[in-house]
Amino acid sequence: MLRQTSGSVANVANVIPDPCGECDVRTTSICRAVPSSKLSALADHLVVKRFAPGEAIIFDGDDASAVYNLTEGAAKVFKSLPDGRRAVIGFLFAGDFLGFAEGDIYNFGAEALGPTRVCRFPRTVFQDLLVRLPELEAELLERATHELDAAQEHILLLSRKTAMERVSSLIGSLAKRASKRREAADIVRFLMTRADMADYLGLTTETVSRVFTKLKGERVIQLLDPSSARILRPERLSQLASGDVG
Amino acid sequence: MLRQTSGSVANVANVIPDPCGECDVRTTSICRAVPSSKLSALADHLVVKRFAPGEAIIFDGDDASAVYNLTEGAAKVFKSLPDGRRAVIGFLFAGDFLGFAEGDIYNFGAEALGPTRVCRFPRTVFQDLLVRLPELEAELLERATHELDAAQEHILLLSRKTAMERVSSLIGSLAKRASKRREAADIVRFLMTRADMADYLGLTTETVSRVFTKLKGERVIQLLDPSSARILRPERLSQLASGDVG
DNA sequence: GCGTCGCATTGATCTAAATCAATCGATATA
DNA sequence: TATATCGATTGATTTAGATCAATGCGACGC
Repeated sequence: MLRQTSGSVANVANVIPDPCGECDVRTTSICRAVPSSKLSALADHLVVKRFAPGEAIIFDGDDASAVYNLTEGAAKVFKSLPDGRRAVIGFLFAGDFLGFAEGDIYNFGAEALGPTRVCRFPRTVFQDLLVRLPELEAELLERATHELDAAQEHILLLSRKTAMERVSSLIGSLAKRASKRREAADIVRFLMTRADMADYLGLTTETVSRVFTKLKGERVIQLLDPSSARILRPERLSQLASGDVG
Repeated sequence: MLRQTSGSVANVANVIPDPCGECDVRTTSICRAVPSSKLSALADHLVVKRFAPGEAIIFDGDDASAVYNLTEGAAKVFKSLPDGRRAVIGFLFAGDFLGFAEGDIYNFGAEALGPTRVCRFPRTVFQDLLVRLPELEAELLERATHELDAAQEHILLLSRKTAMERVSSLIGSLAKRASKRREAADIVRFLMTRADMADYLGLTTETVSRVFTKLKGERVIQLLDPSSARILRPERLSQLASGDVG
């Protein structure tokens, strides 16, 4: 059982007593690997940061001096070519970890999609923690493996799927992740623009839009407004996503 | 300093004494993280396996019951859609690790490109080892991060690069990896077919072939035979790979 | 030496998605 | 209340790369 300190202790400016004890993603983020008795090792070094929609969390090329835990909101991770062409590598939601980096410089950027909150840890502190908490290192390896798996699925999508299959795959995977976060299973909220989707899918905004219209016409989804949809026929959607059947 | 046992000890059938002590990839594979004094923990459980060109190392859908260390040769890792469309996720060479898997079933396949040798470890043994050898777990996390980085670069390639940029990127990255393995820096040996390249690049064999012809015509590379090339203008090749300049 | 089989290359044609170009809302601004 | 602005949608046209179709070229078996 966690101590119930917050609210009972004097509110020193900017210092939240026991910030992890009441955290929404305590049991879904990497922090679940840290035993309650050692939570203070994390809490002592974290800084809570908030980002407005469109604000950069990580600049491509910056020193990889921190790692992040997304506690609220959503973000996109992306890479660019010299001339500005852009690929969205992935979308992050509450509970997701951000900051796997090879070398000491980020070679990707990250940007908040809506109002977003993160816990920020200095990388040095985090590295020390990994050594002291083997459970945390195992958790991180598991997350890296999960991300690798997602990246491989993304590669298959980009390499061989049609526009219809790509868009269906994205809608399906957003719905799946939303339901894991215990949000309504049949309604998908798109926190990203059509341009973000296009950059994730290797398409243009126009093509994404046309596929949405097609899916709407075939009564697979119902567009409530441009940024949310109801999934009317989930089985059909997943068929379309994998290229099964016609 | 390693004990020099091999050759001095009687050759019991199929049992190689101290197989790690004289291993070619001892210092470049994950095994570099295992101190010499603890090498036997690995050696006691490994099985050396050889694969002929085209032979499957891992079948998609199989129980993820082992992990592999590629000690000789090369392999491709791939994923498929129900109708047979295929994406090559990556190519592996001597020193590379194979077996990151989420869940207990492989959702990718792996196949030898040429005569190939691997060390095979039961996953259960490997997991135990990770707990007992934190250096090994750290090494594995580093490799996972490296693979993640490569996968993200691959996503950028598939999402936004032209055919010319894709092929140039592949040739450049194969050359870079070859030179890391201390092979000739300006000659690239293609151990994979044009079809494998196409599946890696999200193109067709015809398009790959046409781009090779174009690169040849522009004197960027010289094709010695279909499966090896000399890089004549490395700077130009890397410009072409990133879409810089015209 | 001679067919055959599996790549690789080259050419002709087609097409899915890109590009170019309005138009349409919804939200914000004066 | 008019008026930019930004994202989404829809339409017309173009194009990079796919598809379809030979042909070339070793390596291998007989």
